[in-house]
Amino acid sequence: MKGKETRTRLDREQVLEAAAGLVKQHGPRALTMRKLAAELGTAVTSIYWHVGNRESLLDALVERTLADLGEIRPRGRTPAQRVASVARALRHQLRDHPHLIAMVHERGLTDRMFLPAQRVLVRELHAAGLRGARAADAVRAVQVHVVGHVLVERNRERAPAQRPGEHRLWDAHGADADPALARALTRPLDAERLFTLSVRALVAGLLGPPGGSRT
Amino acid sequence: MKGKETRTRLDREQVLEAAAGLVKQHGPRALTMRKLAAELGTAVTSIYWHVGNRESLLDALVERTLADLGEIRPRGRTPAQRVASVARALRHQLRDHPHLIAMVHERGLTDRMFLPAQRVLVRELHAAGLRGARAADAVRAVQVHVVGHVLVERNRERAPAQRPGEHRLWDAHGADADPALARALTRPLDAERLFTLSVRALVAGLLGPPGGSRT
DNA sequence: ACCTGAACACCGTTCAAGT
DNA sequence: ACCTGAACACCGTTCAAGT
Repeated sequence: MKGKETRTRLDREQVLEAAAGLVKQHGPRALTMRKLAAELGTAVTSIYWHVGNRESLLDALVERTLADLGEIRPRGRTPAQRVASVARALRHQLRDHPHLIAMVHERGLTDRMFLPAQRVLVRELHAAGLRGARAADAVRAVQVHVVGHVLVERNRERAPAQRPGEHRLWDAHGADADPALARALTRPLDAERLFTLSVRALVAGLLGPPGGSRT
Repeated sequence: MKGKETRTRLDREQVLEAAAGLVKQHGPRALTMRKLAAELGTAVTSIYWHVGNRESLLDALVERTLADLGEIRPRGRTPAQRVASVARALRHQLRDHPHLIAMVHERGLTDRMFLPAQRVLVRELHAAGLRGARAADAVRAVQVHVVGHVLVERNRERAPAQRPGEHRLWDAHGADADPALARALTRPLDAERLFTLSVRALVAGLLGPPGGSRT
């Protein structure tokens, strides 16, 4: 538990490494300067010399993870499929780093995070025939949807027992009107399936006729 | 700043009231037991007697706000319009209580929050011809989209200057390929417009042909 | 039943002092 | 240039003691 005994000289790199370890295990909230110092076997104040303060330490951590994310390649035959595949790939990247989204979110770095995917997305939207402001809207709609979805999803995992619970409503009410619906809402939510489904719907809507379904 | 001097007897109600005030002004993070005690003119420990601890105090606050939200009435002629209007109404409710979503989110209460809207939503989806599992999926897709969108949106307001900034990419790259797109991505994001647009697209997609755009 | 102060175990951060 | 301990200003929470 106490980290390396062979402490020669503290290093910004070692601080980041140890900090990353703590975050990976128990999330950013568990990263305290004092625990980190204990882990490294140094005085708390040494850390400040190397990384400034807790906030910029977390900044550096996020920056580093973002840089390591790896590029996204669209898959599928139709433009709609390829756009949706970019969204799914991004979601999987985020799920590989469970604490990343929350940290990115808190720091207002979602644009930064989305930047590589944006390039790819624009290419596919062009292929689908979207140009100019409409393409920009589509990019942003997909971006917000992905980030928002993963945010909600991740959170649902941490608080798995949704208090009251959806079923409560459907036990008493309207269950006879549509029993299949009632049953479906009782079943636990399959996040992956819901994501795929909603992205497909969103993309279909975005690529559809310009006015949407006005009438 | 120091609250009522006419302190006779502390009351759970007064504690909640004062706590709500602090949260409304500076967000839940600013609500500390000690500041709250100062505001109320009592010892910190008195608060514990009335509300248990900080966590259950915040629980009570959320519960109370949720109960006061008021019902949602769908507007519009077509089912698609009416479903979208429910989403927009929910968004506005959330925006009226700027700290609510984050708190609901942290507590795993999004289902609870969505419950009244769910009833309305199901009715409209039925009217649109969706039944059973497909209707359940649509409900959940809309729910996650709304919560996610507002979460992202709210956050963007707190950290307004998105570091690097989207435009960086489009200054150097591909700007000549689609200058209108580049310009659009440089403009600040209009959250209301994007929400309306993406909800319309999502709903259109959800109400569309069952298979989505497979081929 | 309600309120109190003292105390505990934590935080992040600063600063003067060491080598 | 790098590391240290002491100290400051905060936290949430518990507990024995008061009325």
